[in-house]
Amino acid sequence: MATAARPAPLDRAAWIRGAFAIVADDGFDGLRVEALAKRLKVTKGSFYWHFKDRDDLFAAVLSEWRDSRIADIRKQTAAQPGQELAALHHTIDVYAAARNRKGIAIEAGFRLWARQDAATAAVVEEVDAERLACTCRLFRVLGLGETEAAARSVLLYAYVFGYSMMQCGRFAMDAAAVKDWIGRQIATG
Amino acid sequence: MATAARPAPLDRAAWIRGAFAIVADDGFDGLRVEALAKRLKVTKGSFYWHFKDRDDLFAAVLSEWRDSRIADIRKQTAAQPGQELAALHHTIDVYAAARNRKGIAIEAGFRLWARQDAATAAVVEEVDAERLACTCRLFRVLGLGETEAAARSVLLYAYVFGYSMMQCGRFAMDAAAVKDWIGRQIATG
DNA sequence: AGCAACCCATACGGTATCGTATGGAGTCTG
DNA sequence: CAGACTCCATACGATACCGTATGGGTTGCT
Repeated sequence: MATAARPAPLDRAAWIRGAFAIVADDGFDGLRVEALAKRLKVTKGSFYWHFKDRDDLFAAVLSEWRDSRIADIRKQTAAQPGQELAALHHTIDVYAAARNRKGIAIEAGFRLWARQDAATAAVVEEVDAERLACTCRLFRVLGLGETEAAARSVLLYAYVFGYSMMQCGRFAMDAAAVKDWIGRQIATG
Repeated sequence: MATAARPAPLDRAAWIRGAFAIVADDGFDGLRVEALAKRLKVTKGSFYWHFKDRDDLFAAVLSEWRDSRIADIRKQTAAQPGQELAALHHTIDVYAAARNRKGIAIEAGFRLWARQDAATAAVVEEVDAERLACTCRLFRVLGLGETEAAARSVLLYAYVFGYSMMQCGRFAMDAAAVKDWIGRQIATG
């Protein structure tokens, strides 16, 4: 049967996945309807079947980002009793990892966009609140007070985001030792 | 004398100032030739007199940003002997200030753009190296070792950048106490 | 087979923006 | 005053993108 392998029909989820891929590669500027369609090897006609317009896609991408980020932080900070400190260091390592640069580009894109769009700002705020709450809980289990747990949580995320946006290539330092020192400073054993 | 107050002719510097204003308000996306001309109450014809093309403007903006950021960090970290710790806390306060959000939008824009443009990446790297060197020098004067001085410098900038990109509004915390705790953690007295 | 629902291609009008071409008003200079 | 130089307006072609209109091919169901 020479069924010429018709490509599987796309659904909304596939379009959203493609949108994330474009944002990761080219930034939010590259997220154009026709460019996305080309990447998925179809035409605009298909896009406007699945989405009302470009804003509809944006909203879907934003919603997907929200859900995936909240699910991810809950997973990363889910610690067995007695393993809270290890979970914190694990979270720092994962989020500050060099391989996470695409994710950081998406983060930064959303946060810049949030400056101009209230709905996006609300989602970013929600994600940040959840992340802070997750690590704050771990710090509190470790016996820290309210303020110090909150402060360490804020420092943790500010560090991982900020570090990912820096270009330290020209600054002479022992990167491993520096990251190690910072990790201990944020989550003390 | 009814000299009808002809507007002063623009020069390159005025265009670059306008470009920064647009980037701060609308992000890099808003930095279009015609929009910028409209803001300066002239037409494109003027723009293409002062600049070869859009990339020429971008390059000029990038160069101006580089120079101003390097001059600024040198000014902020210029400490009288014995005042190094105060200078560090001053730097943290200035860069992490809420009123600095426009500057942060520009920072983030350049750093995202740097992901796609090697020249921009080189400038960001240069600025970061200078900033790290400036604070690193202060930490070393305070008697810290090489690695710890480098680590505290990295943590300092990662924190101020990262914190500016977070939306902590929904996270219940004593913001002042948290910032105070973090400041002490980065630059210990 | 017939019909409906799903998925997509094509063609079109409309807008925004880039860069160029060209001319003109004002100013400076010999 | 004549010409050169500076700075800007206007008009134009070209491109990229949005969203719509419309039709066609597939699949599943009856």
